Amino acid sequence: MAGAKLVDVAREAGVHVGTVSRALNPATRSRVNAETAARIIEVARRLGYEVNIAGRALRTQRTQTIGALIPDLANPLFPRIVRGVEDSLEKAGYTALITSTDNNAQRERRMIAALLSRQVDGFLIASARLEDQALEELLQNGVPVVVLNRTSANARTSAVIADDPQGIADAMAHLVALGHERIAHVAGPGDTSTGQVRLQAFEAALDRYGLQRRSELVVCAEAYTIAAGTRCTRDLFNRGKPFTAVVAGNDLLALGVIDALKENRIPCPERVSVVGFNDIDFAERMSPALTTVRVPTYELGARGADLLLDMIYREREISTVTLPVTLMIRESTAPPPLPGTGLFGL
Amino acid sequence: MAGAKLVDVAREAGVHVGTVSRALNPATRSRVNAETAARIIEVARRLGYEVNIAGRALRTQRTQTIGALIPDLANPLFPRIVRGVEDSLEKAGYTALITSTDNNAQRERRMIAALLSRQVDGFLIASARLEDQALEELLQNGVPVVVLNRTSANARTSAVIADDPQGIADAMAHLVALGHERIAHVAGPGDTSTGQVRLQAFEAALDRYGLQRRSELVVCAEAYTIAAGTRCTRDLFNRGKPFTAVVAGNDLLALGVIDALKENRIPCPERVSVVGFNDIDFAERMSPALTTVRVPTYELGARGADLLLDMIYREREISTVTLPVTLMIRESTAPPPLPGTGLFGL
DNA sequence: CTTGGAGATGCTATCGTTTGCATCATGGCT
DNA sequence: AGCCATGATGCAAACGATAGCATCTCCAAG
Repeated sequence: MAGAKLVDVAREAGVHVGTVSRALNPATRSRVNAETAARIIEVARRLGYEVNIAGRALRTQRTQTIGALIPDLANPLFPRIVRGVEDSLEKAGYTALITSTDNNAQRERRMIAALLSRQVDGFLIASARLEDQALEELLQNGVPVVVLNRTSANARTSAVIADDPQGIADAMAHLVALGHERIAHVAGPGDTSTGQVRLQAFEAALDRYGLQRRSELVVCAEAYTIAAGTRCTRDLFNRGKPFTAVVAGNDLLALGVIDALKENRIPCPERVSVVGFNDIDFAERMSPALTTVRVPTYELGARGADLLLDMIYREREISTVTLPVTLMIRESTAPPPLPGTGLFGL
Repeated sequence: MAGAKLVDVAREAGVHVGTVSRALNPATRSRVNAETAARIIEVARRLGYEVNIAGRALRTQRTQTIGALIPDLANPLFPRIVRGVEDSLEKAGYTALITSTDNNAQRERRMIAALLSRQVDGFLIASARLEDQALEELLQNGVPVVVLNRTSANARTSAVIADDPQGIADAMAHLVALGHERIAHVAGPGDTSTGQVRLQAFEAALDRYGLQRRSELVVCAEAYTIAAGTRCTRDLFNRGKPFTAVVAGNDLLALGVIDALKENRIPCPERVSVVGFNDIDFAERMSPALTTVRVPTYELGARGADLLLDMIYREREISTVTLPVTLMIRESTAPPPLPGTGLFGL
């Protein structure tokens, strides 16, 4: 297990090492006599031969390994994506080097350097920012890259994303149908595509339903975290403008919003409704169970990996795949309180 | 970025490639003239030289990469552990190849083969079973291995684990102090050390408090999942023996228990208390907030990685590190119902 | 009988890095 | 002045796999 090499197999099978290499590689197997190939394969199996990827990589410039940059593995959104990635890669004999970037640009650069050093064949980047210099450099150097979940301002990159505008539109339709008119938005970071796109979709929905855009009811989080959601909501309170619902940039922000409501003993959904985004694991078990937009995360990862493999092997042109979303209505949304009983005496 | 090699740096610095290699490696730097070294380093920086790990690996038999086998990334326990692993490894210039095994022995073998093929320097295994043939083979071949969170029946492996007996003891003390006497246990899979150890600790606690061991109140889950927890609890109901509290083998099982209670409109904690294990993220936000035993997951991963690096570099003898746990008392535990009002008219 | 083509396999350079050994210069010491 | 220890650097052989090219065998067609 720990070490038969091509030369060992060759000696044992009584053939030259080159023949063994050809016999063991399905793509070149046709070039060697069928019986010989069968014998070689049998010997290889018996000796427990496993190709040494380092040796192969040196010669072929392919490591059959890709690098995956994940902003935060503790966000349940990402393990699901990773799982999709793994499954797609495994079919092709690929493996992923997964690293957390913490949304830290410096750490991201270090990680990219470490991955390049390991000669990864391509990158899956779920941590892209709109203006992402590291991503820019990778593209400039012709490294295959697929961006997941988010996009970059740079149009030259392939991406797999969810239909964010549709998700926000569905959420807004739901809230409007319940009777909400004063809807706030705790937006994701402005340097991410998801933050911007969802904010735009939010404003578009306001227009569509003839609701007024109020800048006091929009606050932008500095990160996709629970703590940031809480801070933003406190900020919203301090502005003193009444609202009966909050559309959060993602589920963690939504949980933060709910924390802030609890702090102020404002019942959710009785006095304020909250909608999240992504439908992370456990969202339905929270208290209250979170109304949110489900994103097909596993598929997102799987499609992303497929796209990347395509780029590596077929130098395919860039493309963007958009996956459909579904609004999951649970307990965190309800009709607004009657006038006079609402927040700030609304 | 995508490609200066030693020979490029050598040419540019007007020196031999061997000298460059020595100058760039801190361990051999003393063997080259200080000024020359400084010049070489400067040239390397300017050209954006990054060592080609494949080339180095071929020569040194070290890939500076380790393999991490995780049973289920979607269990929030594991991303935390992984994060600790990453941080420890990064300090040493190492990277982890992370793979999910799904508790599937066949998949695990495939993954191990893929990782061995990539010449990983060692393994971190969080998915060990008590009788784990793949693990056995790795040890036999002298591959450095550290087992995380669980142990194996095989004593020859280093491990970092939580103080499971203490955790269960604390949980039992808490329940007994609340007045519970009929306590059930939904144990983890019998082929995992955590399943067995926690079960034993559960029974030891029964003895300690003079409570009767009742085999009808112990049921063993086939996996650490929510669904398994639910199935086990239904099973418990079918046996018809009354109980007022359940100690679950881990948090996912506990969530499954709570689901089964809800199914039967049995309020938790009013009529049945539930305790989990691990304190996964979001446990405190569940409904009800889960009383559970906190395991220092980040540290568990970090220590495990340190231990593994030690084994790789210093061939240290095997050792086991046990980390302390803390009982987190939340909303899923309460005094038992008064006699006559309890389950099955207890 | 010769020739040529096809199929099978051997030979060998190569990928980028490391490292034991050889070489060379310098300068101190006898 | 001659010698040697020392420090600095060059040289070249690996590590394991791949692939272009060469070689060889065999058989069919001319």
